[in-house]
Amino acid sequence: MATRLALESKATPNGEDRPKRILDAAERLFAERGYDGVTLRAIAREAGVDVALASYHFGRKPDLFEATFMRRAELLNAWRLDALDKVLAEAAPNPPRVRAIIEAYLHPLLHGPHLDDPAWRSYYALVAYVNNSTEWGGKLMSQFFNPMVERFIAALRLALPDAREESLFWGYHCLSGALTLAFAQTGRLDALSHGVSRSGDLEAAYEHMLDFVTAGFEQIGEGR
Amino acid sequence: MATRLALESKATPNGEDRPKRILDAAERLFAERGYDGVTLRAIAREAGVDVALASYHFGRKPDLFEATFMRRAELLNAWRLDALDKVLAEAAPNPPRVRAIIEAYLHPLLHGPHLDDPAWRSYYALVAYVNNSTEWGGKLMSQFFNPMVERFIAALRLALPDAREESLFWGYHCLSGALTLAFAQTGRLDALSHGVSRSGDLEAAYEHMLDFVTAGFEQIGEGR
DNA sequence: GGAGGACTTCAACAAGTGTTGAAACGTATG
DNA sequence: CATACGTTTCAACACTTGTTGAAGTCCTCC
Repeated sequence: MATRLALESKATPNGEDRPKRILDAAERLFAERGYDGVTLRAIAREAGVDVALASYHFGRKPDLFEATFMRRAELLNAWRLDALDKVLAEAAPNPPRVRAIIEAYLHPLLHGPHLDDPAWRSYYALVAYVNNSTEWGGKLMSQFFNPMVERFIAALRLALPDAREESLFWGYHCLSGALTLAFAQTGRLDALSHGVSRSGDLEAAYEHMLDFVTAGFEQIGEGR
Repeated sequence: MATRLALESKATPNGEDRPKRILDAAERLFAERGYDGVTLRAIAREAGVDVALASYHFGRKPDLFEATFMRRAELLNAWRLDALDKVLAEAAPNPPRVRAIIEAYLHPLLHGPHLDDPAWRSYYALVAYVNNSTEWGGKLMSQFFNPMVERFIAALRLALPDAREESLFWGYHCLSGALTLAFAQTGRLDALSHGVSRSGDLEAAYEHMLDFVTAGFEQIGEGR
């Protein structure tokens, strides 16, 4: 069992990079059907690879899932924290603006060229799946994202010095829930709005969520 | 195959009401582990019943899932629409207040004695699961809840006559996402806030979401 | 060229899957 | 009592599941 970090996986001698193909297939399928809805055989078929190869490279099925989830998580954190650092630096020595903080949280994910990559869209759906799952979803999310989230909440505390502590966390809950549902790309909005809004339009989601959530947090800042 | 409506299921001659016990078990397990994470045998074991009985009463596995999902859906709609009607009637002939509309959407679900019922909490987690799932989750949600949601959006349109149509739907998206995450009761907030806020405290969720979402929608009303 | 090692395939395993048909049960009606 | 019927059990089915050990392939380095 090799289980090397997927980011540094190189093309195998015969030039196919099968571990990457397995992760890509797993990402797509886990995002679509959830952990239990996908068999190792389906992943192998999708990747054009023998069943046993998944076990060889990633160990047992839960490990493959974690590897899939982990692959892009750190990149997400880096994007967001970079944006947050920039916001804090530009505002210093004054506290940052709420809107700028929310921007730093949303913009790196919901804007840019990677949105055209179906693999990234699958990954977002996977994050949505994990974030709403009760069991070990909680542990995965906390493990990979909590430190980053704590920094954003600290920034919000600076921007909203009069806010109650409790309200900050519930405000983040609203933000996280809205973002998660956007990630899921369920298409529910398409039917509801008869085409006026499309769940898959993540850039539109960004624009509206930014305004909406900013207003929500600013109201929190007004004392109680 | 009987497949009678679960709400009118009566105690069987030997006084056990097995169909209800099956639905209760299915509700609990489907909410915890998702559709594919639960076997009919696990449901039967949880219900203290033979495996074949689930098929006998509810047909195939997807039908059992739909029956579980459907059982309480209409009750939810009735609660909310009653509350909305009251809000509209009290405001007439003036347009309703945004806050009152959001209250009508959230309060009936996140307040009251049924919150102490673990079966209802399971059902909420089940709704969260369905709402975030891509496949037929979309169809189920739209089928059962869209007519109700459309009435709420119509009310919001009255309250916010200057709002852009697009923004109304994305505002609802934020509301729905926040509520869904609360329904999931993941406990993520407990770890993040070190106990200050608890994901399972749905009454606290109600208070904070009401303020947050109302502010979000009112900002939408300010023209663009 | 040959040895070694990473990678890939093949075949098989025990266990568990949804579903069904036949038999047994209990009860109320004729 | 006998009949009919809705309900429940039992046993089995064909099939799929994750995982593994042995065999095979390919490339590299001595």
